[in-house]
Amino acid sequence: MATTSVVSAFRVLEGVARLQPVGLSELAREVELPKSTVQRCLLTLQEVGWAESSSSAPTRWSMTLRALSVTGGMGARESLRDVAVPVMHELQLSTTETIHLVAPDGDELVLLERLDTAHSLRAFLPLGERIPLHASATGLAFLSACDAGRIDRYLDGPLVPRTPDSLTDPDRIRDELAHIRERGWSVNVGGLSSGISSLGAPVLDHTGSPVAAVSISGPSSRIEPSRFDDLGAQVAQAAARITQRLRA
Amino acid sequence: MATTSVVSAFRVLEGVARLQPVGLSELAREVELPKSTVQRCLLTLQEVGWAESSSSAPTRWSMTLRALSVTGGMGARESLRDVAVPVMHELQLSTTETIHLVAPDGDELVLLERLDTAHSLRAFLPLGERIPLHASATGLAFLSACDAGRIDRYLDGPLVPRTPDSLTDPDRIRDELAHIRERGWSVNVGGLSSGISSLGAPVLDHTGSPVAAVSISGPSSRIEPSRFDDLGAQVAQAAARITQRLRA
DNA sequence: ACCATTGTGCCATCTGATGGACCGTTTGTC
DNA sequence: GACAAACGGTCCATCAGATGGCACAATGGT
Repeated sequence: MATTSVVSAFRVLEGVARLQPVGLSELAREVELPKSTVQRCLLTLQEVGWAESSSSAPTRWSMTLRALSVTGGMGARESLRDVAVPVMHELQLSTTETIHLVAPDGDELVLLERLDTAHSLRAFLPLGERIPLHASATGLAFLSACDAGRIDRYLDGPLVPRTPDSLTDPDRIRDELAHIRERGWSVNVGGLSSGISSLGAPVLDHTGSPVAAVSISGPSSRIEPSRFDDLGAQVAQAAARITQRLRA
Repeated sequence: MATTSVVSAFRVLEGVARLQPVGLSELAREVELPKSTVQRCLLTLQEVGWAESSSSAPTRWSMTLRALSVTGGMGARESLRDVAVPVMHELQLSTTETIHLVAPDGDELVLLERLDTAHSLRAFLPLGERIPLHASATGLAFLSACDAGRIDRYLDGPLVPRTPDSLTDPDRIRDELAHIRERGWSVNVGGLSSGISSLGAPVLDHTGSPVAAVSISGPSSRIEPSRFDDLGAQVAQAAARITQRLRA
């Protein structure tokens, strides 16, 4: 856990990403590094084209769009998206709700792709949003397809609630996972964002371990319990089709 | 242009992004750095959570999804997207074609948001794709709203064609830009991808300089010249509405 | 079994990162 | 208008850590 210059650089970069547009002092405070270090870091980041100070406000720093470009070239994940998007689109048309595609990164899920609904009342998450495994439909769906070891390890860690309705009791979650495995889809009512309900299902690779998850999300007023069976069956089917096409 | 460790780190990172999943030697050759340097770099990148070697193939390196997360928090650009998406959605519904939102990064445009069409025949670009200013409808639209100095500087540089139909002659481009300024929208037939036609219009900030561009894209067989006036007027109007809401 | 290519570890050398001190400027408070 | 507080930016002596050549190990193709 050495504190090399590269480590500092990424600390600074992630600080900028979080706080942009941000000034030197505030940033230095946030990432807990001396101002002079942060300053040199910013110049270096500018040199490599990852950060910039807008010409109108030369002391406020932002990220460039280069980060977006490197995510664009993600080989394996690209193919996942290419396969998933058409299926997601059909799901979007038949449900008219927001469809999400997420993939794991560490012990969280990251929002890879989102197809919005035409409704003005929307469940809106930015691409790249990080989503906990225990407080989302996609997370529970994903977790339900993991092997017991990984589940145990995850449920051993601290499970911070995102809303008052988030599941945080390991035993409750295990019960829920069993249900999900039986019927093939998960449901989460207001556990990630209050007032938003989602239904999810896992996408598997050729070995059977989960590589992604899909979900349908919308305001709880529209996504009523009476529609769960129908919508759940639809996500499960969509996820299964993505799984199937992934093997080709 | 010093060659600090941070510069190497980003060289390596971008190399990984481009070639992933990639081995050490190939990567070292690509980024033109000694193998030992590249390896230490990879370990550091792993430490900060930006690169990883898959457990199944521990010698092949890929990027994590962290890059996606930092793009998610893009403050100013987020608000641009928030404003643009609803307008884009209406445009999508009324044209049933693919809608793109791009923003400048350096001398290129980057695809920020995409709303797909229901058509199976689609113009598909991944988010984060880099688009040259002279060979796209969005690029020409953007360029048409730049000040003369910037246009001159850009047209002085090398204009590499993307397809045989790309515009590369500075004088032809200047003529085109004049047309675009008159009627308010640009058109590009097969200049970015063969068989794909697009119409674009610029989004301006409060000072009148361009900050983004919107476009309608689809197969040239559907986006026929006879529809240009209608579709062009629609993008222009959409861009104008985004411009307007951006001032609020 | 052989060779080509790849991944990994080591270490003497010296580059370049560090961070405290300092200065000029801006912001906002009385 | 004057003062204080916070800001962005620069400098430089010190030393941590980056460098890259080399040698060894592991892989896989023929």
